[in-house]
Amino acid sequence: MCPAYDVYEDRCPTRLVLDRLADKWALLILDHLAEGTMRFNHLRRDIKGISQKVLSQTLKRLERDGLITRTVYPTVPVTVEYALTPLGRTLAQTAAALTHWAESNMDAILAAQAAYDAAGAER
Amino acid sequence: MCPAYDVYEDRCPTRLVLDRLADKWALLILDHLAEGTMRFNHLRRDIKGISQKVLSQTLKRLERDGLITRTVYPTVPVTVEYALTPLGRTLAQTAAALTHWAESNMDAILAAQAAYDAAGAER
DNA sequence: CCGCATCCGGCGGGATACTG
DNA sequence: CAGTATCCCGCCGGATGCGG
Repeated sequence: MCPAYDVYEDRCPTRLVLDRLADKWALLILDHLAEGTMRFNHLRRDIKGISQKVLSQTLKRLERDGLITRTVYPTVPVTVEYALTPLGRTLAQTAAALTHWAESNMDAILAAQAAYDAAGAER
Repeated sequence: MCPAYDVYEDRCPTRLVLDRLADKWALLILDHLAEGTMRFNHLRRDIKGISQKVLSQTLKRLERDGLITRTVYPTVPVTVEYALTPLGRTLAQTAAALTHWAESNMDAILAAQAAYDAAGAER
């Protein structure tokens, strides 16, 4: 049963992983944690536009997948730090490739969209 | 405005790109088209579990973004072929890194999930 | 063969308020 | 500070039927 995993197969576990990777927030979090350990509100501040609910959910999923660690320090008030695991660090590298691709090729995409929309408008 | 794009900024165009990239179907399509030009139903058959509606929508978005080309041959019945653009090919490479990462690290993730769930169950 | 139009059910995710 | 809990709404995506 799926000895060599294949993302093209339905029901293959890799599809579950793809769902995770294909979450823009997860990508941003992974990418940002590559810069170092961070606290909850630090992530919330840096990743503009994410809600605390979604941040919380996403962090929990990433922790479950063994991609990040969650460390609680019994201070008052509580301090919680998030960091990449070795496994998470390998993923963060390929995730970084995606975000950097987005930043690098933004102009080309915007141009393509403009051309496409212009062609479609005059019909 | 946004001279150097930054994915961490809300409202930055790169966020739109991230939304595209963070679509598991788009990733699979890009990755699959890397193998060569393909017809609609060929993609539909190979990418198990995708509906024709979603396939159609995703292809249209990818075309608008200038990542793939859509060529119609006026045969009867109509033949439509999809292929990567040069821009799309560069993205397909990084997309491939993601899918291959998923296939390679599947075992580690499944193990992490099992450990996490086991720890949470006994509470 | 390659789609588009329509209906519709589910859930992802925002806003808000409350704990430890 | 770092979350949980609820409500609620939009829209994603499945199913079906039709058209070039």
